[in-house]
Amino acid sequence: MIPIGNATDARSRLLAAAVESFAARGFHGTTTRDIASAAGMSPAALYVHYKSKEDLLYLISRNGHAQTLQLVREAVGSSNDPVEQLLAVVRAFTIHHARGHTSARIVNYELAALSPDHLKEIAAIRRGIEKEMRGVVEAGAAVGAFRTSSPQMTALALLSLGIDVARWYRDEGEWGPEKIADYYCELALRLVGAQREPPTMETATTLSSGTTAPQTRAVLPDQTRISST
Amino acid sequence: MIPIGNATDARSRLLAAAVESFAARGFHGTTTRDIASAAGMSPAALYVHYKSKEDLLYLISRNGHAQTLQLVREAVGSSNDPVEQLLAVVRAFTIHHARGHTSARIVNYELAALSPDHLKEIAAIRRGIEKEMRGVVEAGAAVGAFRTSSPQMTALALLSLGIDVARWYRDEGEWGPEKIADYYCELALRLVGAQREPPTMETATTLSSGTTAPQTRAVLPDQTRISST
DNA sequence: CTTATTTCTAAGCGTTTGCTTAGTCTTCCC
DNA sequence: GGGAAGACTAAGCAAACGCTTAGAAATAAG
Repeated sequence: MIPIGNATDARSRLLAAAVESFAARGFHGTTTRDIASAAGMSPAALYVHYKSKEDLLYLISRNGHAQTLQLVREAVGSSNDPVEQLLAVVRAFTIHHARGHTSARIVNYELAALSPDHLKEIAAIRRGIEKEMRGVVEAGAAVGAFRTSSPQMTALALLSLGIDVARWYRDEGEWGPEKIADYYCELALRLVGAQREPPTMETATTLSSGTTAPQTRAVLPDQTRISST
Repeated sequence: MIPIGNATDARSRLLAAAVESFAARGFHGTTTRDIASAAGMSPAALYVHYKSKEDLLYLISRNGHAQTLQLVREAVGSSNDPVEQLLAVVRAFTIHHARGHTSARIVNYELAALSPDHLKEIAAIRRGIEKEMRGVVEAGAAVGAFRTSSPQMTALALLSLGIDVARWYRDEGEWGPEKIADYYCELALRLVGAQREPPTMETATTLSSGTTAPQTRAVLPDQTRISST
């Protein structure tokens, strides 16, 4: 079989091969021989670098979850305005699940194959991610920027939309990760019931000092802003 | 192992056992011995009633997809008003994926385990489901009841939300299928940019008689309509 | 050079896999 | 009763499974 990825060290090649295989056929549908041969090695080579097949899954899952949590935290930390936070989180989360759909599929759909101990550890990271999203929606609701009767369920729906991108996204599709993310940002504003003006505290002066380019701030115009490019 | 389900005929017990097993551990994570013993039978009994393990998956998947398509079509057929159609579809779809999360997990996450021929057949049903949802959003957009720049992507997001319920739903959770469906109906109205009032009987005829009737109304109600029960 | 260490393979161990075979038991029709 | 048909099991087969062993090859240090 053709070795996967550009020739780096064997350890990385095995990991990349495992990601591809687990994503394509699932953990239980993948054999250690699949992984080894996709990395251009003999079956035994896997055990020089990794303890077991489950260990590979654990490392992939932990790394993927940690990445996601970090990306969400950075997005939330990028602003004090809930609207900006929401947009940053949804954009980053969506792009991550589209561009990284291969590993995201393992992260989100192979949890049951983890050992009980490993699952417990991963579940804690997932709760961290959910907590961040809930925090953004609650903050927006608290300052009147969002109108939602259940921030908890709305946050769940927002995560749900992003996660499911990993399921349906195809590289051959017409919509690329950025375009999907743009659209999902608009959908997110609708979901949380974003109000026209960010109502509180400082106005545009402090807000425009953010890292990202200050977009026009009419949150929900009569004509939808959703890009059609 | 304890036999699954109330003692009906062996064939049904095997099918129910397969649904439980596939949903819990995935197709490849389930052995034919798991299924047989969960149905309280010997491993060979499975082959009296089914051709193969994959045949069981196929039957479960086909039945589940057919059910979903039917439910979506009935919902769309229940009204001529796109708003009502949307609410009916989202409600039925959401409840289906919550209450039937076990089989819905197989339907949505075990497609890769189907044989190529079976997958082709199932994919056709899935396209039918997508077509129905897209039709509703497009119809709503056409009569000015919805505001969305991409009915296609909005329809995808609506399906996405519903499908992902099967992933996160837990029977022990606080929110039951109906309550989630109520909430998701409100979210759906926001997603499609539903205009303020679903047309009443009188206005409906008036509005639908005109070709466009571009209602310049507020995109979202100032007070959220999401029920807080 | 020798020696130690690391990376990898060929071979294969013991178990589990999907599925088959051969035969038993029950049911139903005559 | 006899006999056919269907439902089921005990036993097991060939292949595939996760993983180990023994040793070769390569590298580096003294």
